[in-house]
Amino acid sequence: MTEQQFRYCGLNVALKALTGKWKPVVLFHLFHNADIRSNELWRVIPKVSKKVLLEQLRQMEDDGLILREERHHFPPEVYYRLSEKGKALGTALVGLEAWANEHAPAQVADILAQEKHPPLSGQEK
Amino acid sequence: MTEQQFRYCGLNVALKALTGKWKPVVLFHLFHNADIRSNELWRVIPKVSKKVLLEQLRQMEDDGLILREERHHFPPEVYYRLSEKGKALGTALVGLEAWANEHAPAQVADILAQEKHPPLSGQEK
DNA sequence: CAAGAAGGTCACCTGCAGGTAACCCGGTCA
DNA sequence: TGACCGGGTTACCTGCAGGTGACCTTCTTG
Repeated sequence: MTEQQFRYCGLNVALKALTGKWKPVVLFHLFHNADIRSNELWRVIPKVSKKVLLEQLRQMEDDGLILREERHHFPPEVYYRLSEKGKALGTALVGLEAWANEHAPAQVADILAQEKHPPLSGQEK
Repeated sequence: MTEQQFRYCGLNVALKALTGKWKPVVLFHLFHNADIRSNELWRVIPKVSKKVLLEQLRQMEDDGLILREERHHFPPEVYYRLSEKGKALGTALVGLEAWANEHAPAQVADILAQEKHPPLSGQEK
């Protein structure tokens, strides 16, 4: 049991890559949208502060999950999108999605309910 | 983008179930061994304190991932094993394992190296 | 030329997951 | 009868992920 090189090491790595309150959201937005401006992100994810979001984006970039791309230098437009690695991770996560929907539908529904962020005063895009 | 009910809610639920420094290890030990005494766990996971391990086990139990079973009342033997839900989660995590091994082999190797917990004075079981 | 907008930094604060160490309880055995 | 063992609790402490709000920089526009 001790020496058996239990194969959860990779799991740890994967979870570390996902550790961060907003990374999953970011990942999924990018997974479904391919291309997002940072500003758009922190308009779409209503409750995160610039600083924190940036931190997480940096970490994800460092982890090779996402790619940062500055387009025209003015007005400053910075796009983020998934790398291949990131896409692969997204794909792997689909299994977790499925698991949750199958085995914990109630909690999923709960989150959906909260997630309504109902006021959202403003632009519907 | 705002109303699209992005399907990451389930992901959040799944990650919440895994949130806890030691849960992944526990999960994987149980995944591969079916049946472990709590004492054995905190001998095998060298650096965790009783309290914390217990906390995590409780949470996992509450989440329905694991089942607690007391056997003979003396000497107190408490076995933990995965529920169906837990097993399913383990299975879903295999995808993450694979992802890490494919996309971040270096880090996986790092963890393997640290994980050697080389002294482990004692029983090889 | 002042105001505004996008992207980002900086200094500072806070809550809580995780950690430590001592203690409890029931029972056994030497 | 008291030391020990497995399982578990309790009181207390700490680090750091995450949060807040002001500020900077580069450019445009009225």
